[in-house]
Amino acid sequence: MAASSEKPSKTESGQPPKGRPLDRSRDAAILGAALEVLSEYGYDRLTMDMVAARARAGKAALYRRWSSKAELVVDALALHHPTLPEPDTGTLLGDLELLLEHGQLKRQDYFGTSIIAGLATACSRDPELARALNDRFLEAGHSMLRLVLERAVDRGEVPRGRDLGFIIEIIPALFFSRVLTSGKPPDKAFAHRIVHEVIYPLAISPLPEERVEQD
Amino acid sequence: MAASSEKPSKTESGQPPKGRPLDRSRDAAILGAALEVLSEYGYDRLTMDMVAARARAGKAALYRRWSSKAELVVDALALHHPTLPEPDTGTLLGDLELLLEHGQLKRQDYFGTSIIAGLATACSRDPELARALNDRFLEAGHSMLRLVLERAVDRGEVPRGRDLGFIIEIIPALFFSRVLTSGKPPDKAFAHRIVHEVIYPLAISPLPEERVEQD
DNA sequence: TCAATACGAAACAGATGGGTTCCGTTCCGC
DNA sequence: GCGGAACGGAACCCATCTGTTTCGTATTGA
Repeated sequence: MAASSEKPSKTESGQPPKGRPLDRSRDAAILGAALEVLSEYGYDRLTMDMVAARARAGKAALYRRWSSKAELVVDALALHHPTLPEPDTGTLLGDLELLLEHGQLKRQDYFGTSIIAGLATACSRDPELARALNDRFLEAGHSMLRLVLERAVDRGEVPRGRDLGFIIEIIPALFFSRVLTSGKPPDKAFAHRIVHEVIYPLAISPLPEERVEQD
Repeated sequence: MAASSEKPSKTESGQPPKGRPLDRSRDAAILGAALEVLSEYGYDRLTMDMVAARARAGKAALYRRWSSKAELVVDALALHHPTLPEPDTGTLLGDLELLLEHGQLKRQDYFGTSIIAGLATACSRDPELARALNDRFLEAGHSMLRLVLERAVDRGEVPRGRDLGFIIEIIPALFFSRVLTSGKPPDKAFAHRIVHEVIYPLAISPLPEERVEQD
């Protein structure tokens, strides 16, 4: 939300800018450095000095663009704009595998969850941070998974009536808890096992007979 | 790991202690205050001043017992010692429901996960903290769930070969992500739906035919 | 060439928090 | 009663971190 949408040529009031203009190539370097530090250390331990040092910039360059650490981090999260593939192999298992084969879910979810872990406590204080977090890291993956699962329902692979929300929630939750409890990135084998032994069996399993309607 | 196992009567070297002995009733007050602050603010934002103030104690009283914030928190976690029921209703669904009906999983996991959320980042720095966390909050629940599931396998409810570890991992992960994403405690309805729509279907679903052995 | 401003680098100010010390008081054993 | 140590409370030191300022240099437009 800083000045990233501002053109360097003119100010809002039409005054031609005097002096040396902002070097916009530094923006990406700073944001990238912020994202790196964020994933490695978490929000609380991220310092402006660390970001500046990693971007080989002065702290003044950071504060010329963002007025606070929180705004910098929010913009860094906005930069992290994962493009998920839209798998449509015709089978649920194929779709899920494709998501993993592309390494999208794996890499991004590790990156995302390790960031989320660092941001978790900070979010309770800063609603804007929490919203940016949800938008950038959870929403895209959720809607993609929902699309894949709904097509599987249409094909009859998944029984109609299955609560897709829970299934969708499981995947980031598993990646998440893996990162938190082991501190290690969920590797390809972990992602593969999640699909084959958790998500897929859960999705295709029949509804329990003694299903109760009230909760 | 502080001096909580020490008798106030004598020191190790046999010297009779001189002066006013430690008031052991303050230990619980301080640890309880630490747990409260921990669940409300998280590890990073917990300060020794806050704990001391809430316990109506001086900081010196804290440092007389624990040499650091980390040790105090570890001992506070040790205080939080949930006693899980050992359900044995004869059916998996009954066992899982019993765990919930007792409110044990629900209340403890909320308390636990909200604490864990605050501790998440700190754990990467402090291995002792991470280990204590795992021991106090995850290990007990895991072993109980494993016991319930293994009995269900013996009864034939759960297909032999199902990876129980993943199923066990799902429950705290779901509670966990619920707390983190919504900021609200997972209520009874949520726990009930987890059992009926996720855990139970997943546990009893047959193994997929095209199961691959290598990962 | 000159004014204006960004640049990296570093010093600086203010706030916060872990950890220590001191105070006057209270409690215990002798 | 008396010494010693814990008590609550508060001041204090020290490290760290956010945010500002300054410095010499580089880059723009006029």
